[in-house]
Amino acid sequence: MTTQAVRHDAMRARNLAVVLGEVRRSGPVTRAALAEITGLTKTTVSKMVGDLLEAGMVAESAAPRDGERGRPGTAVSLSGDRVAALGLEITAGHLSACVADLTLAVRLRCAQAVDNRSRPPVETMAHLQELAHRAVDEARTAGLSVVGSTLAVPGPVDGGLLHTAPNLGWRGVRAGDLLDFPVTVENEANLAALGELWFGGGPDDFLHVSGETGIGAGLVVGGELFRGAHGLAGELGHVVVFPDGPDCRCGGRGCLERYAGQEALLRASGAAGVPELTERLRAGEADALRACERAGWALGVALTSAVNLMDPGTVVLGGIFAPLFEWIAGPVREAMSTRLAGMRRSVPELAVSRLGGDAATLGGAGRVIHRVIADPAPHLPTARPLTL
Amino acid sequence: MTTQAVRHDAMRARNLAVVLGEVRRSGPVTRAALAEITGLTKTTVSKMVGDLLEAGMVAESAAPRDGERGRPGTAVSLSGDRVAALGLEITAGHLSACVADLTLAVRLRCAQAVDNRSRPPVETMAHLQELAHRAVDEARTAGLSVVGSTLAVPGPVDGGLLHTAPNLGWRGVRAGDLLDFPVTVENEANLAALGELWFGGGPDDFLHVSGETGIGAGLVVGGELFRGAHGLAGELGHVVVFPDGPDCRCGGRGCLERYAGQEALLRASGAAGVPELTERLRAGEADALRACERAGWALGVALTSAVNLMDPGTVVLGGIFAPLFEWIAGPVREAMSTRLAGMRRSVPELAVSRLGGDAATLGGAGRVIHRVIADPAPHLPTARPLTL
DNA sequence: CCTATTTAATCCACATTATGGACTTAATAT
DNA sequence: ATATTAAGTCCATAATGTGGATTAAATAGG
Repeated sequence: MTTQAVRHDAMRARNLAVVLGEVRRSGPVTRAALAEITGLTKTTVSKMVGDLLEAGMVAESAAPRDGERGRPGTAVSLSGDRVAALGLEITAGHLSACVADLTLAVRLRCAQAVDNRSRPPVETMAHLQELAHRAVDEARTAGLSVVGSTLAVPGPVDGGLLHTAPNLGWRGVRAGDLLDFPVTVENEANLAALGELWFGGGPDDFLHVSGETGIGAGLVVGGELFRGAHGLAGELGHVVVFPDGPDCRCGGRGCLERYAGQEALLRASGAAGVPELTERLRAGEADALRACERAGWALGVALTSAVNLMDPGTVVLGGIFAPLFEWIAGPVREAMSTRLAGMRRSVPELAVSRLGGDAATLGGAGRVIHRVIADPAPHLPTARPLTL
Repeated sequence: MTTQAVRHDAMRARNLAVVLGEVRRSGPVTRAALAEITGLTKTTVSKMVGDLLEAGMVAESAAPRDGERGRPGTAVSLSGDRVAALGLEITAGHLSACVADLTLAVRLRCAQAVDNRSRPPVETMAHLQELAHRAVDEARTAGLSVVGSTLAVPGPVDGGLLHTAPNLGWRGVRAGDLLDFPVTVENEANLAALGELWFGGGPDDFLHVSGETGIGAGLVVGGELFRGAHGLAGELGHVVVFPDGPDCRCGGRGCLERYAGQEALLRASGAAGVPELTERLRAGEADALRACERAGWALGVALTSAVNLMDPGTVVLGGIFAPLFEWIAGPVREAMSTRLAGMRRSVPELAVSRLGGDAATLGGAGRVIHRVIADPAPHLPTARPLTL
């Protein structure tokens, strides 16, 4: 599609977004400062701020003043009192939901342990819907208006269709259609990357590795998620490490998942779960250390290919690799730096995710908030809540 | 940077771009049809078209008419008579230049065989500058006004700095600063991908593999080049095929380049050059066929990783792989499909580049033209030529 | 051959939005 | 108490697009 024509209303919508975006970036700012920064006139900024105040997206506060002359300005900053978004997630063992407000403060969080592998999609979705309704209701009693939602699922999504989710045993499910409110369905790894971006204080360019059972990755470039042609980008788990290696469930051989996936890691170390593994690592058990070293090396090899192809600024390890970071980072870094140092000025930094397991849920809510800030105009007159 | 505020002039500039873009897309169109398509009023479209006519970017032509009633419209279409762009390229053995007009017709093409390996950058650039001046002069005598230029170089470029070009023996050269006219410097593989997009009639989403001495790749998603965080994306040649394989000049081991690079391919086949290799392949020589099969398999393995990570819609083989396509495509396709079929609905199609060796030069000129069409406003009053 | 119909393109009064300078307001400095 | 300074608002103006009326140029039909 060609870019759209711009009429007066679009011009206004755009400038509204510019002002709101600047309010977010620059914390509490006076109207005068906003005019200065955006290049719009004070008149225009004032009108915009007025509308945003009315919509409850910004709030006035005392100006941060330190003995300057002249009339003191009244500062405006983002208000978390009205607009909110819902983030949802389905994993093999959990259903979870969170509500974040416009300031990206997490206002509500709930998770339920359920075995979704043993249930058909309809059942799981009905359960999720109930959870979502409860969250929206609770948000409403706090005066919040939930304006959108995102659902994170463990598998590749293209145009709302969850192609396959091995961990759930789902295939070709239009998960969004099974809910009675509008929702955007997106891959868990992609949303986790966005969660890291908005809630973890990540940089503007990074590759976020989110290993659970499989190994996924989400690439953020210039603050934007890279999705590829069909939204299937970031399948780090099936990058080839050894072309003649062991068979993988994907049909290929020697995929990263066979070396650094949760299953491989636990089998090699003899631990029953990641918590047990970290315990053993802390105790210095040789098996565990060796398993981590080998997995880290394989991850480093796969990341070498990823860096050569996608050129991320930083690599952030999340998912099961976050708790293992202390032990796995060394081997990863070594494998990468010996292979990458020659070609580029600098090898991407390796960082640990600051977010826990709900990075994707948060990213989902953040995605909605981000869109509202990028185009607040539709939410101006009355931000209508999700049709329950 | 936040998105910029929009004033009336920006609104106008944007709509001008919408109209011009639609003229390009829809071939000869009447003003009325443009109004219909863009959603702007006939009044507005007429004013825009008037300005574009004056700027020489579009031209009127007889309306394509087949016995309809009503006043016939006068159709407008892109005009190649005024605005043009210069594409330049440096390779180890050549300097080349081309001039394309607004319709992307190639108006001029010249190439000189020179051994740039034996010359310092200043000397090569002086030579290139001479070539460029001659091309611009010649274009001017044809009534064309060259409004910008792009230089393709065989190495990663970040912010105008050519980090390293092994084939030229250059390191850290600001090539653009050595010319006396404004130029954008960009990686050869990236520009070749854009050349394929604009001149080869490529689809909107593809990964273009352009092997010469090294192996580079350029990813186009939604008609846009993906550059990564520092513009270093697409280093397919150093994707890991065998982590324990032979040492590579990049410092790593088992990189694709060691299996499918020109050097490896020729050594394995015993041919002196690609033309000889194709001859031998055509003759059915076993060594040559085996070499191609092995290279194709390695390329397929590397592309498997690339597809998993970047999700391109199609894979286009260019550079030395274009003439070898007939023999190499099979092994590539097989390696990819066995590894990818399980995870995705469809394995990316494998296509051959329709462009020859000057894909990058063309892409460079195309890039400038593309920008003019995306924002024609600055070129409205008088399209000033490059300061000689 | 003349008139009605139809579509293209232009013209003009009007709506929307941003601008820029004048004005008002509320502080600090003297 | 008065001058100065900066914030925020007001108002006349400029830029741009809209929508309907008008003019232009073709085909269809009597």
